[in-house]
Amino acid sequence: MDSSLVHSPRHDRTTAAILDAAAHVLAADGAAASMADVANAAGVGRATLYRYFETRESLLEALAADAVAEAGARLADAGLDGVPVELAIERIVRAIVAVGDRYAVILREEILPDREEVERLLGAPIRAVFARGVRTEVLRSDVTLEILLELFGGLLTSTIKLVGQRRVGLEDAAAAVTDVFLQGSRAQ
Amino acid sequence: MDSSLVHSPRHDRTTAAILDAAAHVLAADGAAASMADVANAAGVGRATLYRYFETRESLLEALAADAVAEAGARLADAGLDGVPVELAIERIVRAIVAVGDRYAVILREEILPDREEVERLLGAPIRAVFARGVRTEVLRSDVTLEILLELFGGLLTSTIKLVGQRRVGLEDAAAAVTDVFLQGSRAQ
DNA sequence: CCGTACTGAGACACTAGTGTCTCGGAGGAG
DNA sequence: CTCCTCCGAGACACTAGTGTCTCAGTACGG
Repeated sequence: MDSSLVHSPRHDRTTAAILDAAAHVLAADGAAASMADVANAAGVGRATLYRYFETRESLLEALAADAVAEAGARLADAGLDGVPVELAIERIVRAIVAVGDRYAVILREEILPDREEVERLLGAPIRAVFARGVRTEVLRSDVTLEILLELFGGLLTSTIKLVGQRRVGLEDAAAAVTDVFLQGSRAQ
Repeated sequence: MDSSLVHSPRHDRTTAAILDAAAHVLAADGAAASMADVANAAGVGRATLYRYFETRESLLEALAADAVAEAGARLADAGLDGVPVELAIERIVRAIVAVGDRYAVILREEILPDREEVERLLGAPIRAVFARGVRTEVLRSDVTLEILLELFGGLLTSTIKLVGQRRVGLEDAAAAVTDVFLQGSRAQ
């Protein structure tokens, strides 16, 4: 291990506080939020913010990487392969929505982090579930898998927005979006 | 009529060209696009752009109002009240997605134009169809109407993105999203 | 053919944000 | 207690965008 990678506990705490504040501020104000806003929200000086993240871009990258890593970890812990596709989809919804406004930053703006990382940690496992769904004839095959994934993403985005606005709880939202995605909005 | 509201044909054409270019540029580059970018894309000088729209904000407002008006006109022409809810929803999808990247500007950024205008021209007719769907038991009632509308909006957003990227045609997209929204993604 | 009105180009002032640097102070480790 | 490190505050240069203005050229109608 390189000793330069080891940080003091306070350093780690400050980093976390900055990323946390950045997630909230950016989710609220979008790309309009400035570094000063982030520093303010994090309760640190602007100079300190720049000591932790050299540029605005690197802050965004770190934030995105953080969100992807956390969402990926939740997906990895969800045991998607061992359960029926319907349940797996519900767990995916829960995992993504739980990461919430951190993920919203990535979706809203174009702060795409490492494409490979996104594909490896999020794309692949989700795609696997959908592919299994189509293969086992649980999911419809008359719509492209890619389109199905894109529509699923759209539903997730609006759900994150709903949860972020506290208009609906995480559990209700996850259940509703899973149900609507699988069954549709038609009655019965 | 106030004669100050009458414009020469060329003036109207230039206005349209600017709005058109602005819609494309903003759909592509998002809020990052500058007035210089818009002027460039419209093939006019920056000074001329400012002669037509006093500020960046007024340009965005005009663009949003334009998009809302066009989408509203399509909805009004769609005869939503006279057809079954399923067909009405398909027509809504087609109307909104057809306006395409003009509408994307509104959805992506927070350039909300006149809230009242949006509600009157878009919200009300769409809400009416959904309310009728719930009342006639075509649409499920175990999910709030508001949530259903929000999820519908999420599907529309991702569909606009798909169509904008030419990954799927307008007709296919409208059919797919209507079908998925009503029937869900489950096979059969 | 002429003049009027519009246009593009560019200079300009102004604002806001970014990233750098310095300095005095505070707080924790020894 | 003392030293050492980190922090906040603020000054600073720089960049990019906005909005204003002027001026020479041009298209178009009369």
